Amino acid sequence: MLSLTKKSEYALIAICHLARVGERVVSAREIAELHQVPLPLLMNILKQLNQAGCVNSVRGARGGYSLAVPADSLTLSAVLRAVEGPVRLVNCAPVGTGSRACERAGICSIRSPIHKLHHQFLRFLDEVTVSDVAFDEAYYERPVGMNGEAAVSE
Amino acid sequence: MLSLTKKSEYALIAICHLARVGERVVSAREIAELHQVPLPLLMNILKQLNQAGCVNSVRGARGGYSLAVPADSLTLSAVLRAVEGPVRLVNCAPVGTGSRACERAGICSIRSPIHKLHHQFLRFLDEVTVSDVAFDEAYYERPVGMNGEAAVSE
DNA sequence: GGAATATAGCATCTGACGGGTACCATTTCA
DNA sequence: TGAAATGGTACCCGTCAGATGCTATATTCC
Repeated sequence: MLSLTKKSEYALIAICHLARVGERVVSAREIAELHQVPLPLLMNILKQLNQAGCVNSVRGARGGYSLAVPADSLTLSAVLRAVEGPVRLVNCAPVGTGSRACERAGICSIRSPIHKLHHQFLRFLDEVTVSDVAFDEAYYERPVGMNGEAAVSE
Repeated sequence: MLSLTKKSEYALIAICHLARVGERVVSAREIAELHQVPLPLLMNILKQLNQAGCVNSVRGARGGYSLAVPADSLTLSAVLRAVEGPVRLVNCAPVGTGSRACERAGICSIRSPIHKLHHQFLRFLDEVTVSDVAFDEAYYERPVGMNGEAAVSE
């Protein structure tokens, strides 16, 4: 429960890869092979990230994707929202579009405190950037190259 | 996504109700009627909360449930864990029993930073008590974030 | 003692959705 | 012109959240 889905996981892997390679355009195939992610699924995810404005796409042969926003400006929150829809700790949370009134809104005894929690949680996600995840010190301590080929044993 | 389930929602409502009435033993029926929660489902949830040691149960006529722990000692984390199992932001998170090695552990490029996030998230849940939720005024906001915080070992 | 009330512990059902696949159109490069 | 890549859409399938039902057991009240 309260867990990230595979989609989020793959999205983060792809986004972090793009962040690490910098400006270069990378194809879905390349990312899928390097990180052993199912290619068709990754393609769907990258499409979503593109629609959400997280990545730019280049069509045609030699096409691919690149970050649309600097890694330190792209929040975890934005990436997750792109592939999962709005993050809602509780269904009755007011998330703008798509939020429908909770059927228990009138009598709900935990509505107010849960909404506060919800907003704290959103802030939590908003304060983490792709840069934080992609350029984690622990990652660089490993024998992994920027181009990704790596076999790290634990 | 990343949302609490109905089970968690009902569990929190029940727990908060128990917290508010103090020592008194309250039946599942009473809580269900007051808060318009499906009774059979609530009964299941209260059973789980009992097994997890969050609430005490009294069997027989005039029986019911009461908090097993002071409201300000019972964490949100404990309640959620009772009804949902271990909170795991990612499936590969080390949660003691039940954790199985991630099949991509060796090559996963986001493992370390995500694990840090996971632990911060757990701390986030650990710092909120039932008292905070049940007695809203007592609730206060804390800054959360990834940067500038003490590193959490895995 | 017996009926009523309430929890304990199962076992089961069903719809929704996460995870994954397939197909075709479109664009670009060689 | 064909290969390589994205764009868009529709679909399948297994799992699980959400909910229900039944029986056993414990306690209270008459």
